[in-house]
Amino acid sequence: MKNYSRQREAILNVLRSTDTHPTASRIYEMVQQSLPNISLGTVYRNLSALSKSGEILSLDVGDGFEHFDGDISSHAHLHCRSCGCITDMPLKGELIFSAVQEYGFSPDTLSCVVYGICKDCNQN
Amino acid sequence: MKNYSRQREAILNVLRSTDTHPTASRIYEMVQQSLPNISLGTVYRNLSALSKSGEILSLDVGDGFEHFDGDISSHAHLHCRSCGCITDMPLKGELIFSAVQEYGFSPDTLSCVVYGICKDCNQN
DNA sequence: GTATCTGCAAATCATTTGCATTCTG
DNA sequence: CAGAATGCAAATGATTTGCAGATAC
Repeated sequence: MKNYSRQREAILNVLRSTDTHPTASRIYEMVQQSLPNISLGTVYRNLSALSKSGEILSLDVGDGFEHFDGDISSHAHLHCRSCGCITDMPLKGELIFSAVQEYGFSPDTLSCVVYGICKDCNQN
Repeated sequence: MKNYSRQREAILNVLRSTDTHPTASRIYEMVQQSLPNISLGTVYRNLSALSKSGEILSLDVGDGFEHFDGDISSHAHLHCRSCGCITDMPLKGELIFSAVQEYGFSPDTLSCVVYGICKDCNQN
């Protein structure tokens, strides 16, 4: 909470004030509003560090981009094949975690992505 | 089942006779044993077509490689952070699917990846 | 002053694609 | 022969990295 550079702080703020699961370059654009001189490389480096330390989540939905999530609570992601949006849904991981342990596997994170068509796209 | 090229057939065979969730280049190596002149581009093209038509599954565990799975039945994947292996675990998707529908979301596929340490790595 | 982080630009590398050729029917 | 698929090699593009200068303590 203290040793953070201005840049890392700004990236965290952006991620914690949205639920849109932005990509690195989207985050870059957003952070540029407060830090116009930040570089894309710095964004990548900090996202990687934050993800490794568990402060944010990295999410791969198979669209060729890595997405990031400031919400580390247990939830599933609904990825719309039509508009590409990613929305959250609460999900109790305990059930899956306990099943996993019967395989001798020690779980630490769960990433659950449901593919389909979102509410908005269904109505059009 | 009939209009398949020799190459596509070989790729399908490789995928259906393993549970190791290989990457494109690993599949390339394996298929070369029966078709030494196959090219990597062809492997990618066929994997993409087979995945689009639903005959195989594409799996992203966030290690920078796309993995492929010849088993399209409902199951979760356990990805070991230590050795990188990916093992299967049966998973009933119905529960998650019905929860998803309450969000107005029409699901078609579920991809559940559990990250952690596998049995073998735990013992070393 | 040392260790860490940054901006910049070049490098990396999995994946995609253009094109001439080969296969299939 | 036409249409589809292939092999090859070059292109693409998200992500990573080297390095010299800035920043923090």
